[in-house]
Amino acid sequence: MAQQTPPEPPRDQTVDDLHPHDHGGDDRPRNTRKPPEARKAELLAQAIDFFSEQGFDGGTRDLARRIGITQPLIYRYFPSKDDLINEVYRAVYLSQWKDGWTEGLRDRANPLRDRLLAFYADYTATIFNRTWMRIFFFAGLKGLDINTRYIGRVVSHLLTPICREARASVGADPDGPITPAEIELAWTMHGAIFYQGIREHVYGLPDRIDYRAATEVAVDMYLRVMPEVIEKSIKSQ
Amino acid sequence: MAQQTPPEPPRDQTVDDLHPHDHGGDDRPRNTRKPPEARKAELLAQAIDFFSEQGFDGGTRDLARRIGITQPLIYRYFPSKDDLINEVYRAVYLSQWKDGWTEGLRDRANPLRDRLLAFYADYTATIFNRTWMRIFFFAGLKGLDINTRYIGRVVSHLLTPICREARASVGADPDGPITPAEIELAWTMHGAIFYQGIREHVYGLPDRIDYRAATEVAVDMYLRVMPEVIEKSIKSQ
DNA sequence: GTGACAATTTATCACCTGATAAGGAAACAC
DNA sequence: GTGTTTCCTTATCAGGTGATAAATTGTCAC
Repeated sequence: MAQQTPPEPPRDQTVDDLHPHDHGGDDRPRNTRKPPEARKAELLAQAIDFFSEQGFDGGTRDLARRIGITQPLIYRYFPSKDDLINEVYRAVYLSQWKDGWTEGLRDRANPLRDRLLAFYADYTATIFNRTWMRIFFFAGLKGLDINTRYIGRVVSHLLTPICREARASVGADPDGPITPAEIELAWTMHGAIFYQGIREHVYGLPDRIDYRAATEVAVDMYLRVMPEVIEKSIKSQ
Repeated sequence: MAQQTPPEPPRDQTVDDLHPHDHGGDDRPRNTRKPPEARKAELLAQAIDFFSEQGFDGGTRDLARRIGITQPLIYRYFPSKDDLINEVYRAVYLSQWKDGWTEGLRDRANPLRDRLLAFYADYTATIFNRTWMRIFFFAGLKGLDINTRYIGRVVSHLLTPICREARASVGADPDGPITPAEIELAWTMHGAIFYQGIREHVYGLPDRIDYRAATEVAVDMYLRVMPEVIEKSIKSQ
């Protein structure tokens, strides 16, 4: 720190010519000044889009250029790149979760089939988009705990309630311990539906998929096989 | 090139102290000399493992250290990192594909259900491992054409034959054009099965999954729904 | 309008990345 | 046992990365 070389006079222009804002076209000689909250919100929103495309190895300079600011400005609003990424996770994972999903699944006023179809219609409408899907897999491949925790939440707040409702729908005790086989069957239904989103948004296939048909098939498969699995599960207790 | 500064004398040792081979423990003062083919094969094999863990942004220095060689040696066997990555793709995707899969699916000596179960038993045994699954998704997220082409192959060599065999099994014309709805149904079965591999190897969940049960459920679901989809498809032609 | 504060930029660092060139050393021919 | 080949290493480069400090400039209070 103390023995830093004193700042040199401005260097040769050949270096500055490499700076992105010196190119033609999207030249923006002066930046619009924004209140901190708006700037931070914009930064986070753009970071979500940016990292969902580039992965978390995307550079902060590219992110800054996309927003139309200089790279060091990012560090006025986020202490480090990791902090920014963590806020991206929070925004994508946590803030989009709806407690109503679990509540709706538990509402025995409606038949279980209707509840499952309604839940998956809403769930897929929420997460079947390029941003959510890609960030989910980028994080999953990194082995981040936030991903593991999300999947734990899927099991505890979605699949387990589904298994309990399934038991209730066939007259079995819904409060007993749920067996791995029951969870596995719910995972199979869930996976058949979820895989459509993978195909469309992670594989990047061109064709648009009609989610409803496959969702109905998966739900009906679950409802058909489920009674047998529950019977076996209860016997083995 | 011509106006490069002449090489300086060896620098201060503080820099060399950062070199990995200078640390204690895994010190390997001299490297075992290997015939080029063996070295290249070792390099490729380790690169597959390495990139499947780190993603393709993993550094060549880390890869070299893992093998026990110096980083520039990689460039004796592969012109660039991209070339190495391409050979990784080839090794993972293409060389593991079995033409017997399509042949087995088409062998009408056995019931379709048996063929499907046998195929998925072999298919999952081939691709349900950490290396294959992770490289598949790293490549998919990058949007590489090799991934798109692999999925095209799944459709043309697996799902479409399955749809034709399904038609034959219900007495419909197996040679007519297969509709998107028929392919979608096959994708649903395929996805339900494939998703197990995703859970285990991409999400990195601790629990070991019994693939067979879910495979049977998915195949039976397909066989149950398929006749109706085929009937509708043929009518609409 | 002028001063003060805060939003933004410029200049820069230390380190890491893929890649290249040249020197050293093992193995093989004879 | 000398010479040549070739496998492997050392030294290095040019460019890119996250991050910091100081200078600049817009905006608001008064």
